[in-house]
Amino acid sequence: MQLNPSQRLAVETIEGPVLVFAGAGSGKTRVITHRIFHMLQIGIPASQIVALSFTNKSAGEMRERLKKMMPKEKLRGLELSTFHALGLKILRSHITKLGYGEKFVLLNAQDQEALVLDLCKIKKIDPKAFPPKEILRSISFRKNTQSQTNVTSEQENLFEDYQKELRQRNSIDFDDLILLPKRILVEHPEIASDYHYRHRYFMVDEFQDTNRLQYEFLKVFRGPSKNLCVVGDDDQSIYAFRGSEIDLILGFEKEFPETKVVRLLENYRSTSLIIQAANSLIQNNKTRRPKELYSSIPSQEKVEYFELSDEKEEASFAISQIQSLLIKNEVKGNEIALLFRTNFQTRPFEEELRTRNIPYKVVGGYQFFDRKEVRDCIAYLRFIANPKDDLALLRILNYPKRGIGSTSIQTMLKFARENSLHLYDVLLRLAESVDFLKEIKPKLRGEINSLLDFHSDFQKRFFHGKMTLAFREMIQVLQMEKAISEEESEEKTIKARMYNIGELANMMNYFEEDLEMEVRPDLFGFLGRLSLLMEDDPREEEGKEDRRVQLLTIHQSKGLEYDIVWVHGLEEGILPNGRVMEGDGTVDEERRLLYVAMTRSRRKLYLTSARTRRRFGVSSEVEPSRFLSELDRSVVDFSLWGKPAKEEAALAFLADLEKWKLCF
DNA sequence: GGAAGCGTACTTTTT
DNA sequence: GTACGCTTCC
Repeated sequence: MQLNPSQRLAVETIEGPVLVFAGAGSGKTRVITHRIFHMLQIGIPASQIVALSFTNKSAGEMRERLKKMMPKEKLRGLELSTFHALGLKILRSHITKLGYGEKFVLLNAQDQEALVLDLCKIKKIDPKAFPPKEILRSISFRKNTQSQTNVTSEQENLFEDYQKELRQRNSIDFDDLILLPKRILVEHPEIASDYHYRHRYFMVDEFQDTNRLQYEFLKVFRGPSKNLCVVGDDDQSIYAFRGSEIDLILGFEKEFPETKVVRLLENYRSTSLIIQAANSLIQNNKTRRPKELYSSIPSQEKVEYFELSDEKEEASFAISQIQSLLIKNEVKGNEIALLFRTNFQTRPFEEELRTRNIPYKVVGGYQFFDRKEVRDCIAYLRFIANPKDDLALLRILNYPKRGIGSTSIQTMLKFARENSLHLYDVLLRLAESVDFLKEIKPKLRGEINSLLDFHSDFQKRFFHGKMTLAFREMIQVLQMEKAISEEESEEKTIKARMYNIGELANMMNYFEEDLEMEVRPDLFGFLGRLSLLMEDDPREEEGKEDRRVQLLTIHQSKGLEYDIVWVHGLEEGILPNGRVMEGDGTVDEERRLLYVAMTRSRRKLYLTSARTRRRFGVSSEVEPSRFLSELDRSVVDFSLWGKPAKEEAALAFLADLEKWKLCF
């Protein structure tokens, strides 16, 4: 567990600005955790230290490692979290300073889309000509880059209306988690100086992925302290689409001329052959700091590339290889990763894994929180926490079915909009007076009354009793199971969907009973936590070993490592991605993506592509990726490249054979 | 006026 | 192939 001289330098240089260029697998996380450990050892109080990362996963991992190095109590007060979690914490204490109510709601992607769609209706913008997703992307890009250039007045208006609408609903979006805290700190120096007094030492992980907004937030949060250590690798910058600026890391020394620069170039993760292959690829990028990673881990195993006929073959070939490895018990499933450029590529692989009964996990993507039943339940929770949450109310107003159809809803919505009221206010008025909105039938009024009763009843139960108990009762009262069984015919899926609701209840219970929690363990706290955790899979059982084969996008794989890595879809249009090539034509970021993917592997790396691929259900021919020709042929085995179909028939036969083996 | 059934358009990457 | 929107049926 020793450190090499460069790592030691990075760990022990505590005062002043430090820039650590940490190549893939060069012990970056170890440097950060040891640095924190070192600071605590020399007597710096934990509460003075702030370490920020980009994902909950890596923040959690660092915390775990630190816990193994010292007693838990020593870590009390240490601010080790993500930018967004820190922002949420600041907003919880100070958001009223910006005129927002204390009980604000954090919108997820779906809510944002719904909001923009509403906006389009009001402003008579055709959502087909301007898809909400595009609009949101440009709003987000604008917030994150803090740029005002190239903005038409039309866009400017839309941007302002969007912010206004958020404000009116007392809601914020993900970018506001950084933007609003920054504003608070800028506009309220007294709050800023509280933080400056408290925190003195700062670290940022994955600095190459920092965008302008985060950088500026960091600046005001940090205050006059120059004890700032940033760790990153320009070759692993893969978030330009989110506004990350490679110049921030490349220009760090300009901002702080006294910066001490440390380079970590020895890779301790991968075999030398893998590193050689990765180096040969990344050298093709024009704008990078010239450097060469090296590894002294010996190996005879070359990188292997296979070209298969279509995406089904691609999946069955890889999975059959994996299956025989698993049968031989040479490697655990969770040490195998299948990496993809896009989420939709995973489907044939999932199918193949299912038919062979191999446990697998699709990391992130569309999972738990995107399931209808989970979203419905969360909408109910949001409605109970805040009845003026129009989006939540809209979702549950007629689910389970109450006979409130779209015409009635439109009538109510129209009234709400014309009088700038919340939908909930309209419901209240309907209950108060029979003369109000005559179009709404008496039968519906009855339903609305009982919904209002339901709301006040459960608001009491949630806030005055045990939350989880209230939730379970709520599911009963709503007859969710009945509603679900009307949608599904198979007993198995009904059970699975109810199980998901049960998981949500378990999460709530876990949250409620966690005594270490810094936030109040109430419904607001839970909902805030939920929206931050959206990307993690709550079904992971704590402490139990996860042996499932991992499927994930390259973006999600950053910072992780596996014994065996497969990178799939090495085709023009997929990697490099087709959309990227429409614009200015630079594929450097795509090349970095492949570089990141390749350097995840410790022992063995496989690359695959398909010759034809189905898109929207239609097959068409695709070209192999240009990146393949950039790889050093002496370390990559291309032997199965372009072999005709009979090879594939043999492979399919072998795959079937493996299937048989499993039966015995 | 509401629910079910059929036709159409779409997938880059994320906190 | 699927999610959503529009049309028809009850």
